[in-house]
Amino acid sequence: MPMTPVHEMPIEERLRCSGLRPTRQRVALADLLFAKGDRHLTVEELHEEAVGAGVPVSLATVYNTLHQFTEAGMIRVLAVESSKTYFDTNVSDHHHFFIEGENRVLDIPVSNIEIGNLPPPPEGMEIAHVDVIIRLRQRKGA
Amino acid sequence: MPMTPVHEMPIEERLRCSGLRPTRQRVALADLLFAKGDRHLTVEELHEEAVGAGVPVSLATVYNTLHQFTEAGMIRVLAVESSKTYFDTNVSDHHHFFIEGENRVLDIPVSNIEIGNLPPPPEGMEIAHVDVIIRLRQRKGA
DNA sequence: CTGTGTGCAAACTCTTTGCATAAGT
DNA sequence: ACTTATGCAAAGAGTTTGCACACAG
Repeated sequence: MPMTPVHEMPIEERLRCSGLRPTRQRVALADLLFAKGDRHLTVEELHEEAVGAGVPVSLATVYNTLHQFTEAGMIRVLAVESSKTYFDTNVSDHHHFFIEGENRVLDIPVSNIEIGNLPPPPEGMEIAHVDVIIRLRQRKGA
Repeated sequence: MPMTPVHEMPIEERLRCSGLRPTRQRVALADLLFAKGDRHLTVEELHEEAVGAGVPVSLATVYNTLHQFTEAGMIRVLAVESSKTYFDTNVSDHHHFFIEGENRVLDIPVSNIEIGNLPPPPEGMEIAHVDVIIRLRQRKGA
């Protein structure tokens, strides 16, 4: 008997499974995050989207909620540039294009990149995650 | 007749070549940065080091100076985590270990990693840089 | 009802800026 | 001398926190 994939569970249930009560705000934010496929958002962007969608959530709550979602493994943090925090709704193994100037992030399926010859981590350490970020710029000669 | 490699030029000359006047502070900061081989520092760390070394430079000047050095291509910015900015004195092509919790950065020579099958960048874009960050954590089972 | 979540505003950290003073050429 | 850099303090962004009120179970 096949289990229901996480992505097909109703949002409320996904939240409950993570020990988070499905409040109005959390459900609304999760809906915005997961409805449109994989996304890369800042707190600010999600907040504006929520307010625009008639969900009057506060900035602080968006911060808190995204951190809770991150701890629950529903989303993850991207370190692409040091000023703002980006959250990625795709928690599977994959990499990123980052468009400089535009500050946009695009997914690269992990199958598209081969990484070989990884050096062994220092004694007592293990690899938590490998991030590959390909920084893009507008082509000059054109 | 071989040119003098940049790394063997006196600091003052390197600064002048970049259009930066070799002031006390800039020379002192560059000395600290480049004397001990490749380093990964935050502004705060370099500031403390400078003050500790008897160079009473202000935090604001360290910020300004590191940005000037970055524009001059002498150092580069590392995006490893979103709170603080790390500067890397090694501007050649290489990658990084990042030790979570400890917030330490280690170099990985580029020859140690093979990246294959890079997807083509979107139309009109070119690759500015490829960053590989291998995030490490303390091994659990031990 | 009871406990958890939310909103607001204030605090906090990191970073940048403006302007008078100091240093470099 | 003339120009550019520095220091300080204040402003600015992004983020976190504390506490009273509101909502979910």
